[in-house]
Amino acid sequence: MKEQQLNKILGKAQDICNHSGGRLTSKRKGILELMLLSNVPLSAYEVTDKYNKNTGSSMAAMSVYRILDFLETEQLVHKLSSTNKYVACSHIACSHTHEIPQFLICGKCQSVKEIAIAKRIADELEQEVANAGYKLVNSQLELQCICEKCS
Amino acid sequence: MKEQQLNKILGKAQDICNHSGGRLTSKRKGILELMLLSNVPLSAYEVTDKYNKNTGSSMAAMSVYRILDFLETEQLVHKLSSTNKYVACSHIACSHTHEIPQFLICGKCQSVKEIAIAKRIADELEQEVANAGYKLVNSQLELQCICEKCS
DNA sequence: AACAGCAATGATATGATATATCAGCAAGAT
DNA sequence: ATCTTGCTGATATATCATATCATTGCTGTT
Repeated sequence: MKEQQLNKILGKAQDICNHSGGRLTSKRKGILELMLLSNVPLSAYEVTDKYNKNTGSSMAAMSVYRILDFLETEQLVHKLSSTNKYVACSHIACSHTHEIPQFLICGKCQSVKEIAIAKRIADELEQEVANAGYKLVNSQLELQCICEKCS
Repeated sequence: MKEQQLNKILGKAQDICNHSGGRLTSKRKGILELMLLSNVPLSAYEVTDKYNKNTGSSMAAMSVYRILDFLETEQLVHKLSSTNKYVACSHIACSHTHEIPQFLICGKCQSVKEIAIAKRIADELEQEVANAGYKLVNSQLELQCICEKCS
């Protein structure tokens, strides 16, 4: 990722936080930057190690969990519950309204692609759920796949 | 669940294991029975506690993990990766071919309903994934919902 | 029945993920 | 300036999962 692009995203993240009243502190920003630069999802402990190595500090995992929770609330990162890892949102700098995230997770190289599935499919899915008597709350999908490179 | 129905399911489970060459030992059968009787998904440690309490034994969690792995391989139980819990398959005694499982998880009472979504939706989803350059490996979906009773 | 081979389980240790709680500190509001 | 609120530090502990080696017990063969 080019530095210019990174700065644009971080600026947009700042705007999002300003708008919501959250504070994008230097630590939170550092964690977000680190996530944006990673090609694969990271566990909270991996984030901790990377952050400490990068910055020479010694933040505890507890703090990282809190920061990840914050970033998740601001929709700047997502948690993949199937792998217990975290990934930066791919659409921070996009202007279009935020879609419900859908993740394609490569079972070989662990890379993740965040896509937006057709609204029609999401609607149909919701209809099926309704037919079963349930109400869909969150349709984030995590799909186990093989990516182009690995197949 | 009525005892007759339970026995039917356990008999079918025995058939499945016979067919695959796996052994449905008394411990494995006991764990499966316990899962079938539970209204909510259970963690491996919850299964351990229940089993030990029910039977007065003291099986270690390690053994339960192995047994759950076995039952999962035989498709008699499923693991919900979003909650790290296990649930008995709802379709053990069904004669129709096994569909890819889709779970509706109630965020309030934790109950789970296992449904089969329309093949058309699954196909469309697979097509979307293919458009993104990925190949779908496993389309088990875990959807966060609110059930009829809780809504 | 005795044995060999293999699958299942026991036992113990350790690693990985996540939350609870209380104390100290820093930034913005009055 | 001090007050309030939110952020971070520090420590402890809970929860989820795997590694490894020893032991038991079933199964098929002789």
